[in-house]
Amino acid sequence: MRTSGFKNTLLKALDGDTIERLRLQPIKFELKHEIESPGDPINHLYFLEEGMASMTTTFKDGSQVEVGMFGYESVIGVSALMGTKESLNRVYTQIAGHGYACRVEDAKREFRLGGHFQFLALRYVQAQLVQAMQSAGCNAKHSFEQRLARWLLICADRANIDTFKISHEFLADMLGGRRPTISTTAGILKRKGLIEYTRGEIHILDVPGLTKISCECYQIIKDYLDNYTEFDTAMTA
Amino acid sequence: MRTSGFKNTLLKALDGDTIERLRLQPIKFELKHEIESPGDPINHLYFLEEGMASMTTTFKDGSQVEVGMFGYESVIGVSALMGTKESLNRVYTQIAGHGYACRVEDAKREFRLGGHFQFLALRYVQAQLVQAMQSAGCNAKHSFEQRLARWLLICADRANIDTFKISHEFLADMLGGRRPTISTTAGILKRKGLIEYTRGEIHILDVPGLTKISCECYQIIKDYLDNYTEFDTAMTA
DNA sequence: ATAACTCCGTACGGTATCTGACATAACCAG
DNA sequence: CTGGTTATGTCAGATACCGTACGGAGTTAT
Repeated sequence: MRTSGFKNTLLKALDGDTIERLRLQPIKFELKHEIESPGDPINHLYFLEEGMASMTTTFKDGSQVEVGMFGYESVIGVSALMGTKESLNRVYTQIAGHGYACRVEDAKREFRLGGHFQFLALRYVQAQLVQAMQSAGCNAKHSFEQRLARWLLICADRANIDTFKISHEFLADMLGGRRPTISTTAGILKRKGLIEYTRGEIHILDVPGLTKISCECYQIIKDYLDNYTEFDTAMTA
Repeated sequence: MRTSGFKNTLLKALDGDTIERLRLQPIKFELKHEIESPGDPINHLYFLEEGMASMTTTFKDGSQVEVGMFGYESVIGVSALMGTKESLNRVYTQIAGHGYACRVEDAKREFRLGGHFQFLALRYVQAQLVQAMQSAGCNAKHSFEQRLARWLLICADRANIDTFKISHEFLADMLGGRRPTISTTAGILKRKGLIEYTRGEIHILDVPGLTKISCECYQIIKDYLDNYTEFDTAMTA
């Protein structure tokens, strides 16, 4: 068994033959690059190796809210394997990085073989569903402070870093709030010694502390995204 | 081509041979019956023909929020086909009805054939994902009045009725709010002539009016749930 | 008929978040 | 170094919803 050099969770779990059939192309993701736009045909799947991307839903009034985050565990565009032809939501890079692109036809062909790739892709769709459902509940019930802590933690996990460039303005959009609210809330976290930040750069200081003030939603989402390639008997322990 | 007598969207789209292989068992759903409980193994898939069920996520403090609704278009337990062994969320009947049960092994066997059943099941998972993502955004941005209107409309659509027994208490749980807030908000809708209600029974009077005050989320979710069996080129028109 | 229970109306102080505005500070281009 | 731009701090009034409480009205049990 050859060891693959992949960092992407799904690619790492595939054997060499499958990898070859997927005909992956290395690709860079610049900051704020729009990977998917609503209504556009989905031509490629993207496997992130480094960096982080957000999926948002945009409302008629122009505001948007994040509904999913993508990191080294992700397959962007996996909906295409579920028969979706056109992208439903905006997906764009929040933290620059790189990964691999795979043509939809190649991915579909491999998917139809019904092997391990199909299993993993379906597991990842399920992980996305868990993330979306938990977010739905979280957005309805939990405070801004909890949700900001959750966002920071998931971002750090997905991108596997503890410092990232992001403005309060963007955070407000992600959480569906206003910029001054973020400034106030982030200030509280700063005073508590959990994070520090300057103009557009946030540094996470205390992961356990953040976990403590964040809601349970963080752990649920994290566990699923960390472990989706395995059967889920242990997940509901 | 024989015409099937099914009301369920997915069953209706299947041919007779597939239906036979699924070995469906008719089943009744009593009010408040718990179809799935978190942590329990998923042994059956359920295809609703009449009635409505809700999927909720339950938080540590005991509160819950709805993350999905199931009606005549639904397949409850479809996560089992995505490799999930144990139920993640509570699913229970909100409006009594009936449908069909299918053993997971039978469904999995049919799914692995890669035919039309697989296609439809995947399309339905995608529909659930759309519903969850839109709810996540909606819960973050839209007012109680909008979300209550959305809930009533989707409920009426899924169960295909305009009068149903449901208390303010339950509505509050579904939307992640408090009972008095529902009472106040429902009172506003009543005064506007959009609905009327008495002790635990709600009657929808004016669908266009409700649609008007509800958010765009209603139409997006409705369109997807109504049309998921088809390819989605028309959906993003 | 009466009691017990469930559901709904309402009120009121408290809090979180909004809305909009303004001020300040860091960075960038020239 | 300077002016323009972007990011953050802050504040004050408005609003939505919470949390809690209580009363009343319909429904079921005894």
